[in-house]
Amino acid sequence: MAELKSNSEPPAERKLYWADEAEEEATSKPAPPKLSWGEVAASSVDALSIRETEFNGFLDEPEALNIKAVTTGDTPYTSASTFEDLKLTQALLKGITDLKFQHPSKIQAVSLPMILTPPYKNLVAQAHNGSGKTTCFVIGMLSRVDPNLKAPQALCICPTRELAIQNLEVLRKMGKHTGITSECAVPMDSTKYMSFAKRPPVTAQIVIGTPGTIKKGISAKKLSVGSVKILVFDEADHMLAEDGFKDDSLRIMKDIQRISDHCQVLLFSATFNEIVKNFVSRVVKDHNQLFVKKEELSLESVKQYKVDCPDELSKVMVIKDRILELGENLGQTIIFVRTRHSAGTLHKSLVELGYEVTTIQGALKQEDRDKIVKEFKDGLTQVLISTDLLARGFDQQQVNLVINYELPVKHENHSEPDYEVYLHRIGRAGRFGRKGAVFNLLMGGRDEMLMEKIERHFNSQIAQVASWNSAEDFKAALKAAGLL
DNA sequence: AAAAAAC
Repeated sequence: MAELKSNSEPPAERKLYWADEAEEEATSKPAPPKLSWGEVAASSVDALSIRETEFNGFLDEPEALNIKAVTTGDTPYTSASTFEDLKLTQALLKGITDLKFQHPSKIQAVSLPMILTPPYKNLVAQAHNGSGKTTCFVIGMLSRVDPNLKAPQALCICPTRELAIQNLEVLRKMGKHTGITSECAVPMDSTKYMSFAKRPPVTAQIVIGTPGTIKKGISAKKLSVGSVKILVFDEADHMLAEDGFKDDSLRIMKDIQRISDHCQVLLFSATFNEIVKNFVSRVVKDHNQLFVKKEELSLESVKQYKVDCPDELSKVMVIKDRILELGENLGQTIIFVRTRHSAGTLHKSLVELGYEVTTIQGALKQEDRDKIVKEFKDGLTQVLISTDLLARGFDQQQVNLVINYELPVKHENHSEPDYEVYLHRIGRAGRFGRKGAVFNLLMGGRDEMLMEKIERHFNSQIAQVASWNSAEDFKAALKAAGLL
């Protein structure tokens, strides 16, 4: 199992956005009413006992609007307006206050009662990027574990090792006072490699990892899942997608369900396309659900732009002269590329032009990946080139700028955009309601067509930067995004 | 070579 270094404290300027709202509310108006949405819907229970209701609790939070809740069964749930409402242990509450979380975000207020109330129903939860989904399942896992039982009781599966490590760091900080043990199950770096057969059995109460390593642990009988009562899939749509980790995920789910009589399954993601949604309802029985319309998924606080570039060189020049030149003091930047190869060539071009950039992609050695992520998270590097390795879940609050050097496309058909990946990429900026900007660099008619499809899909206008080589145009764009 | 995970 991988070792984990504890992260440095978040910088002082960090401010959680719902906390801001809470302060404002305290001075300007009374606390929001507790919504009992399960009950609201009770009047319209149909034959199947499916309840459906629109949620508009904290109207000030743009990200919070229009999460649609559908519950099955007759358990009423009451949205939590404070963390105290959730009857968490004192130790866990302390961890939450330590992290300066004052007020649950929308998705937390709504999902946590569903997760924590018997009979612990399965949950499929969609919420906007950067709205605090990790906290939902972290609190869920920490609350449901029996501290006296020294065996794995909660499992969380993530699509990349970077995300697993990041989630474990959040869990350890939040669970600092609980005494609950946790471990990361991800591929180890070459220097420390040890086969599962030689390793001692996992005793940690919470295990967070990637599908391959978790699967190996189970089949090598070093990770016993008999006591697992909560199973979380982060980025769940990808974990259950045909071209994602569907087979591994189903395998793990079945292994657990075979020997653990009731295991609560939680699926979290910002995106669930119709195909995955249909599949999910077949494999996760009798679940409550929270959904957002795709048209309402783009973050208001992140301004999106498109830039027509005549050729490859001009794309590099836009990054160098127009964006990085201006953006240097605006926080950190992630540049997304489609392939490992273009990551390499772009890296080379920018370095030759005298820019300090680092690059991450899956072909690098584990230890190099760890180093590059650490340097970026510590703020030692400003600009990071990445494949879609970091498209999902990567949480670095100082990222204000995302550049799509190449647009994400479907593997089977390069004329079709990958809408989900697009949304996840741009969600790396604007964490917790912060301001941010995205520049989509387009080259040629195919890119323009892809961009149009993306605009139509999310029903969002993407502003055009008039000229790729006008410093004024870019300055105006950043100003309009609130970054200058 | 799409990227990711993993042997």
